[in-house]
Amino acid sequence: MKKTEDIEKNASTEEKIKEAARRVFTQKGYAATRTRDIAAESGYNLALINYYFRSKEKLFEMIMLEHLQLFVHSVMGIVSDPATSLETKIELLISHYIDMLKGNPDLPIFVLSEVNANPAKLLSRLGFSKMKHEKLAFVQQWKELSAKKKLKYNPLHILLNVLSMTIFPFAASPLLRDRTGMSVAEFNALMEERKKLIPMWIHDMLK
Amino acid sequence: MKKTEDIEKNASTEEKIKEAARRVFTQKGYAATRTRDIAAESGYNLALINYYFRSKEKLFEMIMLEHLQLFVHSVMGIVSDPATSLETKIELLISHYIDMLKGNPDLPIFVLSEVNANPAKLLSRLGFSKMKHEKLAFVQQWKELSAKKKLKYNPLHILLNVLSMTIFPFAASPLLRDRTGMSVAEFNALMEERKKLIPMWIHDMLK
DNA sequence: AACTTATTTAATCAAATGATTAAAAATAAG
DNA sequence: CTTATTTTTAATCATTTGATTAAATAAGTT
Repeated sequence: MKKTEDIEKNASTEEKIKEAARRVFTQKGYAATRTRDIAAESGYNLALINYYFRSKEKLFEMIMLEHLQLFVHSVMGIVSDPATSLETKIELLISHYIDMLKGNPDLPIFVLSEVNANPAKLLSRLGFSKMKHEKLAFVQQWKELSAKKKLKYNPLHILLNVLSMTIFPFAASPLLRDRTGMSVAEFNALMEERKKLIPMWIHDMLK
Repeated sequence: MKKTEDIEKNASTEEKIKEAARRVFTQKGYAATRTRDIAAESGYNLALINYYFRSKEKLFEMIMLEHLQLFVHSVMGIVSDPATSLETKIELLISHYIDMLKGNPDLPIFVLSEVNANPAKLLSRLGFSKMKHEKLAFVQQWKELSAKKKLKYNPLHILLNVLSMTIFPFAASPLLRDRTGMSVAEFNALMEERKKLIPMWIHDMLK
């Protein structure tokens, strides 16, 4: 039994195992990951993953939750700021995602395929209540825009386009790089260009 | 031993098992698929999957190859036709993919994540030699266009945009439908709209 | 130091899983 | 009908895999 009542953080090893697990899970996915892989990657004994986290699944859920939050909550600051225009928000959002994905290129495939494998379980945890939804500056500005410009189509298309053009290239990057012979650095440079280009294209769609 | 020299097709069961495998593999991915799942889905005994196909891996590779060809070869007819304009090709390509993905919504995540898990192995099989590449009407028209319009950016961005806006929504569909409360039918209707919209947006990008 | 608690390891377990085998059932051939 | 061949099944094997246990080591307290 632990000595202190409050949970003591052996930050060192516990965190190292979690980081190892993050790397392995994110690269191989839940089903293909062996607890032994995580142990090896962390440099610690197999039993420690059950000592610190109760099971493979618990450890996975912990990491998955953090990833989903990385995706969703990190942009809350951007989309809820009433001081910036809609177009500025979109630009910041794209820039933010591209920077984040350059450091975590496996994230899109990982998140999409795990959510696909278990939508109910994972998405319930996201919370992100739909009431608050209405209060976001982003949503308000969005509505004003659709009213004013009277777009001939569902404005959801535009949001889809922003996310598609920003995220998909990372998911397709192994295929793309194979076909074009591009290096990772060249790919990243291409994505860097898109920080300016995507907002421009989206701007034209809103014309 | 088989009676006839040439491989006899017991089309019925062999094909049924392959179809079952296709469903299970595509929905759950290689690592999460159990041979018993395939047996159950097919309605046949577990041993038959090793009787007809030599192993889980062999069966998977067979199916994966078909999927990759579905993605790549099926559009060859479109992109190699010298009689159609570049914009027409793009329109046909988008329409083709949307139709195909409406019937196989799990395909994008499946292909992307399996390619990600094993790029070398899967992409080598694709062939799709790079010499032939140069001979495609699509590529030629593409070059003419980049020369004429002198785009301020790598034209690869446009191809990326076409594929992103067309394919990504299917990959994100579980998440999207959860967040918006959309039904599958509503989602499909949205994608149907995109058959017209994406070519329009791409057209504007080429302006 | 003596004692308690926390961390780490090696060994092992039980269930899951891909594969094989031997026999039964179905089908075809003579 | 009898025999041979192909298809299908139930039972079983060997390995992998997530998890546990008991013991060893390290760290902290008094």
